[in-house]
Amino acid sequence: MQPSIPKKFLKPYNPQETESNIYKTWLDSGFFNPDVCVQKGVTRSDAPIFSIVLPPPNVTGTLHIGHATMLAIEDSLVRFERMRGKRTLWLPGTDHAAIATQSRVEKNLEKEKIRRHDLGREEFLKRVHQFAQESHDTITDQIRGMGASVDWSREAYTLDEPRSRAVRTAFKKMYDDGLIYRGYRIVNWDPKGQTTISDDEIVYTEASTTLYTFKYAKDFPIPIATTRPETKVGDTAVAVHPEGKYKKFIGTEYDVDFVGEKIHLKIVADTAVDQAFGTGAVGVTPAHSHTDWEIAQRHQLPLKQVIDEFGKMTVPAPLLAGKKVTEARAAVVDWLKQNELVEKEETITHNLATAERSGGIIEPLPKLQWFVAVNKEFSRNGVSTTLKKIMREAVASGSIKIIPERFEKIYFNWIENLHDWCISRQIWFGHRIPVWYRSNAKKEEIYCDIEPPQGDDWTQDPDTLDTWFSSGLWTFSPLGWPNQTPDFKTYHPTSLLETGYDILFFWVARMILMSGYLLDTIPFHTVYLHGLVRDSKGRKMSKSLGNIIDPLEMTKKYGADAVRLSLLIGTGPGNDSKLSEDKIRGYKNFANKIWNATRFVLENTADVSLETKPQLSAKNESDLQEFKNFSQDITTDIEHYRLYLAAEKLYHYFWHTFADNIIEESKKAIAQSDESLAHSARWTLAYLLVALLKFLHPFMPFVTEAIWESLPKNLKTSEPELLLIASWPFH
RNA sequence: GGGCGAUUAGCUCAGUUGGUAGAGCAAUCCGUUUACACCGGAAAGGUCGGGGGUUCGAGUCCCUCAUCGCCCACCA
Repeated sequence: MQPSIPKKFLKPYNPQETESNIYKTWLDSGFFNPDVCVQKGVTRSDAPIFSIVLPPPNVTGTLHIGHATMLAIEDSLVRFERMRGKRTLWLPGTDHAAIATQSRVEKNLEKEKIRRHDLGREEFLKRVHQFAQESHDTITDQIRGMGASVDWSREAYTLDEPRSRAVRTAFKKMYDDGLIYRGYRIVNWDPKGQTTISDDEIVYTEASTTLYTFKYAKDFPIPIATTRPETKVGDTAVAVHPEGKYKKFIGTEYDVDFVGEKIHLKIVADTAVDQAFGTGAVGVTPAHSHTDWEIAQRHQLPLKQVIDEFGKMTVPAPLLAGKKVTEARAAVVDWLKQNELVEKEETITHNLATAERSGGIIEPLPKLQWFVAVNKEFSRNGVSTTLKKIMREAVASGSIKIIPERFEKIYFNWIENLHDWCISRQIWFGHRIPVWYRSNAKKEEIYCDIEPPQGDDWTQDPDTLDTWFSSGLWTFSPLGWPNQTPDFKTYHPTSLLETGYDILFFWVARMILMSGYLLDTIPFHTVYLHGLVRDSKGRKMSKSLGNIIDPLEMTKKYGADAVRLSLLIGTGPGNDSKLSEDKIRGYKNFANKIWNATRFVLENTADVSLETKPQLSAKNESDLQEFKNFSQDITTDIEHYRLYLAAEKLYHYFWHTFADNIIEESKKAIAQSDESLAHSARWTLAYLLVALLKFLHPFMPFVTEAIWESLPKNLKTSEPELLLIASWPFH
């Protein structure tokens, strides 16, 4: 008897003609939305919650392979929890990514020889918003293409009105508590991007440079070493170690003429001076160095700014005035040589601070900016604490668990070194700082609130906020906060945050800060950090190397299931993984294997009913027992986030136990005359296939759902129409 | 300078509380038997980076060295 099976099984599995239809079926069902699952009786209303926010991709273009990894991991977990009966919310969204997006648009404009100031704030922002919208549309298409079962009805954007309101609310509360302040301090100025950036946005690159040892003047007693001679016109002191060889000069003061600039130097004692480096004395430039600024603070030294926002010298000395720092450096060195003041020149390698986004060389400058005070004491529930303490405690107490654990140490180390967070940016795209100024003859007024002040004589601060300020709110702003919405009450704190280890500080730490401070709670219980996807040789993927594996292209070629599996298997938490097209191809073959095994099972099980279990042969009983043990193993692995193990084990079981062994054995059983043995084999095949589809579904949702929709009635009498909401076996 | 990770078969990686070394891919040989050649079968391949220690027993724990990689700090 050759039963008629769906025609589609007569050809190899074709993901291209299957996937978009399947995704549409899921969307139409509404089951990505946990409310629908409850309404339709799929999920119990009192079921445990599993909630997770999608790390919002930047609207800077398209998704890369790292995003695909994130989607594969998160979707697998989300589908697993949904099938286990939890009330499961996966909340999607996108990030405006302030600097990143603005500089992308500026680069595009450069091609037309247009600068942002040519357009003006309003027109420029129009262009950025348009670009952001296009990126958004591409990105959400890609998210769908990966099969991500996110609840689109709750989609959010870090710059939409509800999220902007959340940002202003957070800002005001911190401002009122004195945790956000405006201060004149040394900041990291990016002359190329024309904005300040935070410490975390600095990328250090190794560069070789010349270290000059010189004296300010012939009669000056202490030689100084520097890599930046041009800044020395801004020196206001020389710091020496209190117990060092220049001890006897401490307290003396000198007036010198330096490259045509009069400078006044005081010799001060400071333990920050390393006697072993250079000459054992430091020329203190308070306006253009972080450490010198701190020395200056300790000794009440004056501040002298000699470089402006464009990286040009501001001193009147004719040799230097208006010159760029590099030109000024040459000019100073020439002058020093002419005056025989250079004692030594040596080539050293040092770390050059550059801006992450623009690549500009950071110029430390004193500026009036907005900061979050991380060390300031404030009272919380009658106890004095600081933002730093809140961040540390959340992890130290075990309330938040980071996987892999070693990143907890890295996190603590970062917190120890954390300085106040500069949050104001001189760019146009982003959340405008909710502060307004008004001044008249008598006084200057400052106003901070969620809504603008009344009256038209107020001017809003032109700056925008660091993009991470708004993403710090991401676990709760999309749930409706500051309103106490049902979503907020139900789904916060979230269960899990899954993201790349490269944004542990940028993002994870800031979320812990914001949630801890604003809500007095943790933002998530577990942090799972995935690694970087590298090419088959272990190199970072980059445009210049031409080794980028585009997830979209791979999905088209091999199907989303194959791409997902190749990104999951061999990818432990926190470890970088290597990806090659070969690997993806291998998992495409697996999808086809499942497809064909299904065909065989369907051809042999037309008369099987799974409603009642028949008397099974001893072999089949042991097959089932083995399978049950195996499946509990899988469940445990997923519960412990060992997706790489679970997926690999399933692959192996399906191929080498189910297909190579059980199916092959069943052929003999079916062929012989004892009808009860044959039926036992048929029933076992059907039973295992149905269960395996469920286990495989979180990892390979498309092919399993495509099979599920074509399963004949007798194999799914008590099962739902969609595998998406089938229940996880044995739990 | 401080910290972390990796080092297991040609390649990519597992090896969860210490108990006889595993998988996938590639390569070799055989095979087109009606689920699948996007396949099946067979065989091959490793002194688990080096050295030392703890233990009845170490890929696994401890020490040490080496190579590669990453993160943080930063020196003027």
